[in-house]
Order: sequence, then C-alpha cells, then structure tokens
Amino acid sequence: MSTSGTPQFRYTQTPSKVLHLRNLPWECTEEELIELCKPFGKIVNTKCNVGANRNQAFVEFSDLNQAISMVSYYASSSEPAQVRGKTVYIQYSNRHEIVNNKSPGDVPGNVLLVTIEGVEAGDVSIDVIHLVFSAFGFVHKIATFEKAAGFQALIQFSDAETASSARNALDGRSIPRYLLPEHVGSCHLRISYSAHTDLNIKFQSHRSRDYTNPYLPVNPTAIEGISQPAVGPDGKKKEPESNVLLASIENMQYAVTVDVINTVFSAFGTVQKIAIFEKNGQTQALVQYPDISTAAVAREALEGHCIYDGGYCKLHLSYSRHTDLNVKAYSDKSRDYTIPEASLLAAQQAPGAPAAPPQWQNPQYPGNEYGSAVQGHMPPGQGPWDPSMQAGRSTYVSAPGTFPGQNFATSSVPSYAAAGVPSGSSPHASTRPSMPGAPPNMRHDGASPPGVRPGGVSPSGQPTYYGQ
DNA sequence: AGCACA
Repeated sequence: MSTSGTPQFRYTQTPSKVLHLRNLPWECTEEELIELCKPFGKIVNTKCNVGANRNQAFVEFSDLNQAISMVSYYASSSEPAQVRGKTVYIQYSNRHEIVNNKSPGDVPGNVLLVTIEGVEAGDVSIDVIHLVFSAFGFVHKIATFEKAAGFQALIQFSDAETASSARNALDGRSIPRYLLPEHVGSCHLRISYSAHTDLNIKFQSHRSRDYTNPYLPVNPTAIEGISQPAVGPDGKKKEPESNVLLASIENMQYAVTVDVINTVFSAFGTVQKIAIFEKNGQTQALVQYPDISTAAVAREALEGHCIYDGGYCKLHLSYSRHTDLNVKAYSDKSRDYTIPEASLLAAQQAPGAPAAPPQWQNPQYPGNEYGSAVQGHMPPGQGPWDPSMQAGRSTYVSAPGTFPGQNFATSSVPSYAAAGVPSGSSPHASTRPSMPGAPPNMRHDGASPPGVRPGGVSPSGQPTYYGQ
C-alpha cells in the first residue's frame, strides 16, 4: 500500500506537535520561521535549513493543538503560508519532537567559522574568501588559520543576519572552481557560527585582514615572518634590515628566559619587546629595538656566539620582518618594556618565587590562533592575532636575574628601570657572556650566586636602577 | 514540493 503516485493529503497524517515545513526560501532565518508560526501557539524548538537544499524546517509547538490549529488554518485558507513571498507547505512531521536542535556552532552571531575542506592553506587566498563572502554584505574582518580540522577562516560581518544569509547560502557548497588552483578537487565549505563578535586583527597580511581599518600595519608575512628563515651558517640571506631581530637558539641546554634575552640584548641598546616561542622544536626569540642601527650592531656582535660557555645556547640572528611586536606585556614568554606596568611587574617578580601571573598575561591558547575559540573557550573579541602566540607552551617559570650580565657592555643609557642594562661594564660588547657551571635556570632565591651580576632584575625583588 | 545525527 504505497503512497507513490498519489499525493498524500495532509489530513491523513497523524498529528504531531512538530510541523514539517518545506519550500522555504533558502535564506529563511529562524526568526522568519517563528514569525510565521507563533500566531498559532508557543514554539519550543525549531530546526532550520534542513535538507540538501536547506529549504526545509521543523517547528515544535508546546502543545499538539497549536500545531493542529496551524495546519488546519492553512489547509482551509485561501492565502497560503508564505515566507518572503514563497509559499510554504506545512505538514505534521512524522516525528514528535525536535531532537538535538542546537549545537554550539548553531547559535547565530555575526562571525562565521568557515572550514574549507580538502584544501591546504595556500590553495585559497584570503582575497578569494573575501570575494565569496562579500556577496552577502560588507565583510569587516577575516582571519585564516590552520587547525586539525583543516583550513579555517573566521569571517566577521556587521550583524548576525548578514552572517546567517552567507551561511545559509554557502554552507555545504563549494568555492567556484575558477577561483581555485587547478589541482584542487572539491572544497566544500562547512560553516558554523563563531562565538566571536569582534576579531582582533593585528596585521593586514596574507592570513588576516581588517577591511575596516586601512591604516593597520601591513605585514605581508605576519606569520611567516617568524618562521625559520633558514639561517644556515652559509645562509647569506638577503633579508631586509629591521629593528627586530630573530634569534634562533641552538643547543639550548639551559632555559633561556625573557630576562636572559633581555640582559644579553640590552647590552647594545634599549630592548623594547621580547617574544620567545618555539618553532619546529627550536626555541626562537624576537627582540625589538627602537631602531635598525641598534639591531644591526647587536646582530653583528652576537651572531654565532653562545650565551653560555661550552657551546650552549648558541645564537643565530637574522632580521625579522616584524617592525613592532605585539606581545603580552608580561608573561613568561614575552615582555613589553615600553609599558611601564610591565617593567614594574618584571622588577617585582622575585626570582624563584613564581607568583602566578595574572590570567591575562599568559594566553590560554595552546597551539595558536583561534583553535580554542572554536570550542568556545576564548572570550569574544580576543582573537590573538599575535606572533608571540606561536608557541603557547609554557615550560618553566622564568628565573630572572641570574644572568651574568657583566660580560656585556653597553654604551647606551638604560631607559628602563628593569631593563637590566649592565652599566659599568666594559664598553665593548663581549660576545662571551659565559657563566660556567651556572645555568640561568638555576633557582636561587635571594642573592645572586657569586660572580653573577643581577642582569636586569635584582633578585631581592627591587628594581635595579642603573644610572649614571 | 515530501522529514533531521552533523
């Protein structure tokens, strides 16, 4: 007794408080669905954009009679149910409740999380993404990144309505072939809502854009900038000079803390910012000076030399493509000495007493980028588009003040109380700040070990004022 | 224009 061939009539179906609606316009939002149905009763649940064409929906009333009233109303009405001028067909669903309606990514917002399946990051440019999504409204910002799920993008629209129209139109569809490289097969878009409301874009780059802020610094290689620039011994890289140095630390037998880096590099001038991170299992540090010439001097003096005797912590220096680091003011992996509070904090952080830094200092974004945002762990608006985030691993608490700064010298006047410029040393930059037998991560509460000069932070916790 | 686990 099949119903094939003969249309089923609505009144032959078993009533349910769940109604099945079809022939909806694909842009149909949950709001429109509710508008249509709520005159008949209380809606307790909905499910929109169902089916291959995303033009079906379910609505669950709190009471069976309400569903019946809606069905019978439109069964006898001369005016069909409509959404955006399209006739909507309404029947009882063959289920009696809507299950599993909302996953976290279904909560509408103005930011979309787009997963582009089957492609690598290089295959789809940010401009292509922008082009595709701009069809639905002004795209404020885009951030792209790679996570386990694949190549993903966060796309910020003005409002949730625009975002949902883009989602409804594009979810499950593919980017047109002509916008993609030849070798790319299929690339379906999986789109959900992000918990973000405002992305924090720091650079215009091949990975991130802020279309609302034309004055944002352009960093064509915002991420690659700190990737390994292949600094081989013979590597004669024609890299442009920069006020920011990238230090790769080889043979790192001892922990190299922010303070150690600060001490070493302060010998040549004011260190403004430091970011330490891991890249391919190697520790690297970005060190920012106020100007290129200072960086150049430091680079010349330090290249190939070891922080410690015995070939430990050998430095390889190159120019970063960064010009201004965006780092947490004070964490165990970064420092911004241009912020007074950070210097103060650094100064007051007694060695060996790892007073837990406030939450904001240390990112909870293991890995990088927005991965945790996807899981909703990141507060909205805190997208860390931040090079220093590259290495989220905090391995040890920094033990400042143990570096033998006396071997470094500077001719410049220290600008920061806690900057740790070992003045009073020889005016020539020794390149052997060795400290035999006393690794810098050695804990020693209180006084410095013999022969060790407080390198930046006095162990007693007092800011050390070097002056002249 | 015809029923949802992702």
